[in-house]
This record gives sequence, C-alpha cells and structure tokens, in this order.
Amino acid sequence: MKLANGIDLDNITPENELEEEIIADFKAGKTKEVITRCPPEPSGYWHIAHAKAWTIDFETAKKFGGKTYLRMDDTNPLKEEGEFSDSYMQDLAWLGYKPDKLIFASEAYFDDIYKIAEQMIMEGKAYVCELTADEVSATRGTLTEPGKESPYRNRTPEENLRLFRDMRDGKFEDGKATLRAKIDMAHPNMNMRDPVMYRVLRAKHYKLGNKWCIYPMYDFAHPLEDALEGVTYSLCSKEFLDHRPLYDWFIENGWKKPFAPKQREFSRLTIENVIIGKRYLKQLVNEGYVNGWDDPRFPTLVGVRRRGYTAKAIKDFVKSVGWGNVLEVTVPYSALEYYVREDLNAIATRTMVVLDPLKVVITNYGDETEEFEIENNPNNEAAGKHKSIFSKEIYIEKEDFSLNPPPKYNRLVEGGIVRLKGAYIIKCNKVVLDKNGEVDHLECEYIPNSKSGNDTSGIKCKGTIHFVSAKNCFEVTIRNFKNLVKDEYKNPAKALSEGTPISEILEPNSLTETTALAENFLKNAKIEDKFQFMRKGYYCVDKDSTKDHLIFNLTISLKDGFKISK
RNA sequence: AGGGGUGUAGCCAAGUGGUAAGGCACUGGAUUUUGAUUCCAGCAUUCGUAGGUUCAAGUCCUGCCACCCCUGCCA
Repeated sequence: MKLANGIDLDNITPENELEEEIIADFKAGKTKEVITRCPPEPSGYWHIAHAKAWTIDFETAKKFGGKTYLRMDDTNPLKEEGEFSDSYMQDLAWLGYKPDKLIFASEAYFDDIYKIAEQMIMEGKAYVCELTADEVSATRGTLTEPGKESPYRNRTPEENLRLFRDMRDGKFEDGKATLRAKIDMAHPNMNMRDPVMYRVLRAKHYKLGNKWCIYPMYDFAHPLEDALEGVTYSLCSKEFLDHRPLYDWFIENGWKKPFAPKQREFSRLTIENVIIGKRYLKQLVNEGYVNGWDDPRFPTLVGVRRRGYTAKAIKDFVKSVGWGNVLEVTVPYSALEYYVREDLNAIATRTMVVLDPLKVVITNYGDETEEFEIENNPNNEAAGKHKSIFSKEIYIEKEDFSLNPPPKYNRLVEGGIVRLKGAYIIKCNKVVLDKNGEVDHLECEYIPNSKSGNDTSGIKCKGTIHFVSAKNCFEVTIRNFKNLVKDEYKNPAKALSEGTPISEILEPNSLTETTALAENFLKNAKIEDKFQFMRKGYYCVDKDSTKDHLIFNLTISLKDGFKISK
C-alpha cells in the first residue's frame, strides 16, 4: 500500500508494536499521516534520556514520511523559563533533527483550551471546586479506598460557568479554587478521581506575562494540544500509562471530534553510574562540582557534545535500547561507550600525541629531519594521510619503556627493539638515570634500512609505539575525565533519594589536567574536531581553547587488550 | 475495593502454536606498523514458578511468586 507522500507501506518493517499499529491504522484508513510531537517543558537542559524520546518521536515520523513538531509544554509558569527554546533547537539540530514547526503551547492553545473547559462545564462534565489542596488530597481516597465526592460537585452548569469566569477574572486567590473534571471519585485509577483541570496561579508566565491567572494542568492540556495541532501519535514514557484513560477521556469529552490522537508509551532510559535527575544535576552545577551545564562529565546533550560524543553515537545507542517493555530500562555505561567508539573509530583522524613524555636520543642520527606519512584513518583510505617528522631527538610515552617489563610486554626495554609508528625500528642501548635514580632519557640507535614502507632490514618487531619529534611538536593541555559517579554507585538516583550525600557518591578528581606533546599537524585543529591519539584514545578540541593554546578533552580511551598477565 | 505494567543469559532484546535471532559485556583464537579496528569461535537443553490443553507451548488456559508505576492545584 502506497501512502500519499509516496512511502510504500509494504517496504516498511515494523520494529515495535507502535509501528505495527501505525501500519494497521493506515490500512484501516484511520491514519492519513504520522504526526508526532516533541514536548519539552522549557525548564532545563536536555540529557541522554531526552534524546531517546526525541529520537523515537522523529524517527517514527520519518519512517512514515510524517512530521514532528517541537512544542513547548509551558503550562506551569512557576517552573518555566524563556531561555530554552533556542538551546532545544540547537540540540535538535545537533542530533540531526529539524522540527516541522515550533509551537509554544501557551501562546498557541490557551484560548482554545479555555473554551473547551467552558464547553465541558456547560455539558456538566466539569465543576468549580473550592476545596483546598489539602482537602482535595484528603478526599481523594487511597490506593485501596474510594475517594469522597467534593461538596461542590453538583453545582449547576450556569453556576460553574460563572465561578470559572470568576477564576479567570482573578476573583479567587491562588489555591482557592480549581476546575475539576467530573469523572468518578471511586475509580480504581487515581487519575480518574475528578482530576484538576485548571488551577489559580498568579505568576508571570515567561511568554504571556500576566495575561492569565489560571493555568491548565498537563493531563487536561496535553491531549487537547495534541488534538488541536493534529498530532496522530503522542509518544511519552511509561510512567504515563496510567494517564492514558484520562487522556482518552479528555479527547472524548473535551475534543469530541472524530479525529483522535493516541498516546503510546515507551520505556524510560537510565544508565548505570549516571546522574540524570534535573534536580541533582542542578545541585552539581550550583555547588560547583562541575563547570556548568555543558561540563564534559555531564549527561546533558551539551555536555556529551563537548566531551566529544557524536550525535550518531547517541542516536545509535538510544535506538539499540529500543522501545522497551518496562517502565525504566537501565543499561551499563559500556553500552553507550560502545557506540561512541564505533563512530569515532570511523571518523576520527589519527594523530600522534605523547601524553607523558620520555626523551629519546637517536645517537646514530644526524641533525637533519625526515618526513614520513601517517594514515589519517587506516579504515578509510579516502581520509588521506598527513606528514610527520623524524629526527634525532624524539619523545615516547613513559609507559612504553620499562626497566622491569611484565610478561608479554611488547614495548621498549633495555637492549630491546621497538618500531616507531611510521618511522624506524630503534634499539635501546643505554638508559640514562637522573640523580634520583629515575629514568631521565634513553639513548637509542635507529636501524637505517627499517623505514616504514621500505623496510629491508628483515627485522621482526613485536611492538609498535607512537612518538613525536622534538622538532615537530608543541604543548597542549589534556583534560582527563573519569565518570562523575563512583563505580560502586550503579544507581546514584536511588542512593541520593535514600539520603546518601552527593559528595559521597562523586568520584574525587574526576577531572585532571595534564600537558602533552602533540605533533604539529594538530596545530590547526578547530573546536569540536575529533582525533584519535594513536594507542591512547579519542580526544576533541575543547571550546576553552585559544589560538595559541589548545585544550583537548578525553572523549574516551581506546580499548586496551593488554593485560599484565598473572 | 485497589488499579495498571513487566518477567527470555550479567545487561538490552527478538520471538504472535512447529523445537530459543541479534547486540553489549565476557572468554578463547586469527590478522594487524594503533595490545585499537577487523575476523572467527564460545557463551540459555530452556524462557519467574506450579499445573493444565495440544502430536507439538517462551507462545494458549489456570493458580501462585517477584519486581516496577499510581493517592501534585508538577510535567
């Protein structure tokens, strides 16, 4: 079956129940177009779990040639701020998504929602209740007992309409009245026990100022917003499953038109050892544990981006988790790291950077320099090559030389040989110690006919190490990150909610700065450029870098298969 | 007078009556001028549990058990 937009339904393989349902809806003529919405409350920065939701919203629509709207769900003036829509647009752009529309629910729909409320009042489906918040709570009943009906429940529609307009016109103080849906105080689903539709709230709305002193509740506003803008599938996380009957009730009793949006629910994503709750993230920022919302150790989208994670990695990761069966799926951090490495391996330019330098003097080499080439990406010939330099004085990684090598140590030892990546094989003839007995530098000889590419020496070398030439390197700052949360706190949210102090669950020294020697090739690296420092890890240029001084963030280390055998 | 959701390996997850996909992690081994990548192999005689129906059950039925969510004038 071919859709109006040219998509052939028969070519689509459904990957979850929703997609099966969408196909069935198309075939039954119930759906003409897939329209989803991405409905953030503009009150904080997005993190990886949001990326899962938005990926589902956008990818589902895209699969069927549909549309996705970005809709600010701004029905609570107490919590929302105006700053966020730009940052959300940027986050979405980074993820590679462009909403078909940007909507501010307050601006676009408050009038319509208000009218629907009046209409429901006249139909006897809503009433003005003057119980206080505490009284409402006390009469709601419990999980096992029915609630009590409000004494205001049976007012006439006319009286309710007059009172509701009084609410709107500011004749009630905050908290003195609500508009409630007349459903069933004995309903086994707590959400159906005459839920509040509107509350009186005098607060300056970031968008509408003081235009309103009553604000619709999420449960009432959301389904109507969906309906008003033609959203066909309204996707949210599973904690809203219990709200679905209410959603449908408002569609049936408030919206009343034949077109009905559907709410469907996916599982929420959490990652082991990651703090994701907005409240705690805010605390970390405010108390100075991190350097802002885009700290590279943060799970915010701006944070992981600054860390060097790619949008592709994030999307592949959240897609790998899938739609989900349970309310919340928890995956180990390594699951995310896999996708980060996978993408970086494909795109990162290979370079040589010595993080912890040890000087090596090539005693049988003159003062000249010599060029050689390094493949930018051995897995992708099209990435090309870049030139590097070999000379008499070079630096290697301290850990690539050992006076007391463990078993199966492939690197340089006293009297041993090693291949310098892209250049020559060298032999260590002499270890020069400083006055403290530490290794000061090495004196090596190079094997002249062993140059990479035309090695005629016939020497087999079991190890290859990276290096930089003293004549071809410059100092850069490296920011090394460890997970913010100690490894033993797999579920930091639980620990925190049980009263563990935030300082206790945090890894001390999760940020350290070091200086490294980078090959000159890196001199014109730009912010966010991603590199592999060969044999070490993936790094990207931090935004704190200046023209004269580059700062690299450790995105993620390479997997290290070398195990010091027991 | 509670309601709703979920149980398949350490983790995520396919599976829709025909004999347990795939991925992560892990373990071997091959290739490698990155101890990376890549490749190959191993990793559930069994699907929360006890019965039942059936030639055949992870799938259907019944009982039981476990875990998660719901008592905001938050979203």
